Amino acid sequence: MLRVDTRVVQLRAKLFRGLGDSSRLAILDALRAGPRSVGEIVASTGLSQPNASNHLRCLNECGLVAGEQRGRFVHYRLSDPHLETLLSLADELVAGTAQGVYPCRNYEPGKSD
Amino acid sequence: MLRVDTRVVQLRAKLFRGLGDSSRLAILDALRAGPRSVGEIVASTGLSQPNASNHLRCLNECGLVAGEQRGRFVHYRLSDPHLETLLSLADELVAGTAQGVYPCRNYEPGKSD
DNA sequence: ATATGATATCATTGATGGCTGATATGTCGA
DNA sequence: TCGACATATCAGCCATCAATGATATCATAT
Repeated sequence: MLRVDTRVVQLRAKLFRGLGDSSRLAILDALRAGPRSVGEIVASTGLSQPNASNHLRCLNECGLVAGEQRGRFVHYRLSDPHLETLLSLADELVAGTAQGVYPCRNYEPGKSD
Repeated sequence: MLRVDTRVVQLRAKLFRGLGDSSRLAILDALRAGPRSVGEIVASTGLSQPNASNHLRCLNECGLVAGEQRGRFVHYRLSDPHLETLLSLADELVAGTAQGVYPCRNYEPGKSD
């Protein structure tokens, strides 16, 4: 019986939890087209500024995005092209076998969605 | 300004929330080697039987795994090879750019981990 | 130096999800 | 049919997290 590697599993879980939020995914989606300032992100996602800022901090700490100060603005970008691949692959899964994700009532988002 | 597609984003978030749990990932990892009964999954993951069963139900409803009754046992398997690709890609991300995921104290797991 | 605009931080609140322990359903063999 | 084993379901508790509103920091221009 092959035992599951706990450490790797936990890291993956952490990564997926980071991705398992509509707000953060919306931010990542906004950044797919290229670097964007916080204000631009706020505009295109509809998130409140503090909320967007908070999620950006998290994504930044986790290494998924990188921020660069340009004057008064901070421009964020995806820090790894692999991330785009991951997102695309997720879309394929959702469109294909994992169609049950849509009606599935487990792990519903909060009231904000 | 390109507006983010809310529907797609929400589906992806749901998928990632499904994957954002150590217990479910441990189950998926156990199934990477091939179909396994619930008992075998319980043995290799260390989860309690009700807990494993509950997670399997969720994964099944979301279409990520498929169950088949064989006598008294129910054998589960990964329902889509894309899922393995996704998991591998996640590992690459964690090992590479997203190394910050390790020290990041956001989105910590519950007390059980 | 100060005002303005851009971004970050903080505390509170409200809701969701996971684990446990007990129990129910279901399947097979005697 | 009954007993034993495998799996599924349920209720309750506890912890975590996201959003809000107010406020703090930081950078620039006048």
